[in-house]
Amino acid sequence: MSQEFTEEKEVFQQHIQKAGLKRTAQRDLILEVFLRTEEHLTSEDLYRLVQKEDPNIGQTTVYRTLKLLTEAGLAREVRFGDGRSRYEHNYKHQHHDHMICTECGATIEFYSAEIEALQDAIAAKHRFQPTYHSLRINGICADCRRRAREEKKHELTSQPHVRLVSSTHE
Amino acid sequence: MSQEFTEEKEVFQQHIQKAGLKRTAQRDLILEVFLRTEEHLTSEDLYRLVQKEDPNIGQTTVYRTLKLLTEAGLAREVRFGDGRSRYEHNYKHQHHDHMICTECGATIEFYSAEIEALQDAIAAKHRFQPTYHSLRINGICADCRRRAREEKKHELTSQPHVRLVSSTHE
DNA sequence: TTGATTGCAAAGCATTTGCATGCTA
DNA sequence: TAGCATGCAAATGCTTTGCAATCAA
Repeated sequence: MSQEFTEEKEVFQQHIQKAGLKRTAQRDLILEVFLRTEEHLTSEDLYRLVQKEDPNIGQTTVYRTLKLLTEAGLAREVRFGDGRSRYEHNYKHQHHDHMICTECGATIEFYSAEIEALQDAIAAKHRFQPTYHSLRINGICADCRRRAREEKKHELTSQPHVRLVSSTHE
Repeated sequence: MSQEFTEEKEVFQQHIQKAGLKRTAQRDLILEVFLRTEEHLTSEDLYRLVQKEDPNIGQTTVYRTLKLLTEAGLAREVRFGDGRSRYEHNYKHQHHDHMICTECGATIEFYSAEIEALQDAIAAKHRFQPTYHSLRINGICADCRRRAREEKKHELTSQPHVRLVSSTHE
């Protein structure tokens, strides 16, 4: 298990050394847990996960280490608009954008070379030098839409039916 | 002056009434100041502006009124990733996205029908029903790039010159 | 040994909420 | 008059900072 992600760990050590910082057990563990979790983690999320393996690690260290991972290019900070930062893998992960379901919070990642190209063209037209961008599409995901449809159907068709049997059950 | 924005004010009154709320001097003033300011205002920004005309208005009221304006469709909340919310005009303003200069904070608005269409196509492919989206391109604006270029030029050409005269001055 | 790192508590921000008072409809 | 609105202070939630103790290089 801990033998995985050797490349990412190498990148981290490189960054640590170049910046004159020090390798610590806490940083190693936080990186390890971050790497093996394929999600958009908040600092709090990661803190809870790390706590399971070392209850002595502090919230603050997780915050600081996530910032470090971002500087090292291993993590990318994303904001979905709820006021808290989330982090996702960034090393050798193709850039992508997100659709966020406002019902269930699910996120769908997508990538469009066409959109990227259009963005670059627009930036160039304004002599704007882009460093990074973020595209968020909020809405309702397929699952939640289906659920909503079924609930509506239920309302229309089985509601009277329910009334008929309701006296039998309960 | 106060005769302007009659349409927007009408929209606000409509919303107020429909929701069973009440018209107040504070709300009127906050709306007025918001409408005549064509910028991406934070609640704090608007609070300061409103304060100039009525020092008794509280920060909280501005927060609450901005939320109200958003519900009424007059304002749109945008987040540039610095942890605070900004509000821009939304009534009969075409949807647009932003480029944000990370040097000077300038924002450039843009609109691309092609990007919009591509987004819709991608959402449809995932059976995702979009309600709204936000595209932010961070980078360096034309002015800041020019400034940076000039500083570099200055460094290369006049730096030795400065050294030559430096003994004379100071 | 030296300076970076840690974890706690406290501080900082932006925003929200509780509540007594004030004011529309 | 009833109940929404206001403004203050306090509370909240996320994140950062100060600091003494600890630890890597």
